[in-house]
Amino acid sequence: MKIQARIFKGARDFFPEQMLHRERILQVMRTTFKKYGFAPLETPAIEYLDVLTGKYGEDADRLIYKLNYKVGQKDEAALHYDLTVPFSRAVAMQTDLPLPFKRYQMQPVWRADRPQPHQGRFREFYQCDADCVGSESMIIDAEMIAITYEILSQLNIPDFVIKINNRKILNGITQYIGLDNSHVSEVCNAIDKLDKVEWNEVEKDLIDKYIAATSIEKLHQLLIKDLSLDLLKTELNSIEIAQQGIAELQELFSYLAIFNIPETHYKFDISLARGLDYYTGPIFETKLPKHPHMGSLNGGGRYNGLIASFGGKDIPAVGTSLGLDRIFTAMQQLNLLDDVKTSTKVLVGNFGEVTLAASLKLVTDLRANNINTEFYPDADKLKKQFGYCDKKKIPFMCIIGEEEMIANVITLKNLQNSEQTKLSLTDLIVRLK
RNA sequence: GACAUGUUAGCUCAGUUGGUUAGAGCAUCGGUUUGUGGUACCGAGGGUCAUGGGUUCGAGCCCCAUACGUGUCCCCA
Repeated sequence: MKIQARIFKGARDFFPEQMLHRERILQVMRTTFKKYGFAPLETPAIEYLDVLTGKYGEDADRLIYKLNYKVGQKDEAALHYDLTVPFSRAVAMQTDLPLPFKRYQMQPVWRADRPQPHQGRFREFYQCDADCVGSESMIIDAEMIAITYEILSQLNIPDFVIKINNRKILNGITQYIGLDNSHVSEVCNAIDKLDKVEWNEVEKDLIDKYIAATSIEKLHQLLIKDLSLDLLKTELNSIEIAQQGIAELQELFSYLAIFNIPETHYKFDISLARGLDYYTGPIFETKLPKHPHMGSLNGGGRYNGLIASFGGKDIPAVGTSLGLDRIFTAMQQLNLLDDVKTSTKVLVGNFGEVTLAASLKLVTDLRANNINTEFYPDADKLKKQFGYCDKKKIPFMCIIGEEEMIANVITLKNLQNSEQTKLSLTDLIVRLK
């Protein structure tokens, strides 16, 4: 009985033409993370379920992939939903870690979401995180934004904007409109939505959530003013928590200026809320304003209480997370990826038994010189061997037929310009290096 | 979860008010050319029209059900 070949919804296979690009993107990230002093770290794909739940918020908790193993028992397992929570769990377990500690981590994560590939949304995807634990300094928050900016710039992503806000400001606004902290998420949600829909829609939502009319009106009056950070500071002068949040962002922005991050690529955005519960301070998210359908390329922020929630020391933390799959999808849609199918530089043709040993010796010599070399395994017609070379966009082909073997030379053909020459092995190696 | 929409060859799709034997492009393989690709020409293979039922003299097309997919919203990387 044959089983239909099919792939899990929201998961993907990556063939070389995609993987070569994905590896390059990861390499840019890795290099940049190291440049800023982050060291590599990995945690398991699998965690105990109770380590993950209650950190992200109700909606997100439902999207955690639970593993069907000892359901309901204390050691019920799940696939990790992000890298921040497992990292925090690991830090909480490592009592003698010298602080501040900076790590980067690039691994797949899983979410039981409805996939929307066009928007770069999948069930299995790579997160590439840099986090620092053990410092409250806004310098670190600024570094997170700087590193995000540097990576996206190096990948030549045009016109991205890092939106920045502060949870303390959102808490302050909630107080300002006369609600207690239990309503922060409703308020955030409403503000966040305002990006996409009209006020009356947002108002309707808030009414549905039993928010008092006076609070809704006060929120409307505040948002309609579209205040700059400075003016917001005056408006919210009686709210202590908001004052703190604004001061933090002003400090953060002063560091971004010193780090030479162009102002075109970041901005204060009061409508940025972020859904995950664990954020406590500055938050940020990267969007492509010219491609609003595409989900955010990056998200991050400060999460000072998370590590303490695992017991033990209360260690402050901040991090940035770049979405490999979002970035890759955006680059595909923006036509930023060349048509690469292989990393092979030269194909050595196969002329059959008489010349086989000479051809294989050539293959060995080329590889010994670090030239990426592929040997065509069957003595097919040359037409077919050239066709293979062409289809895989291998730039060069070498031939040792009987003529070449007698003359002790190698024919080298450049597939791009069709030039063909006979060379000695030494000259060939020089040419291909 | 809500709404919309789709399923015909390996892939992308066409298929008229229901009417003979199911169409194209690309891809694959072969030939023109047994030591030369990307161009050209010739030829070949490849389809229980998602599944099950119904209407009809007759269904890829109409009706019902099921499965699966896709898009948007919500939320996110």
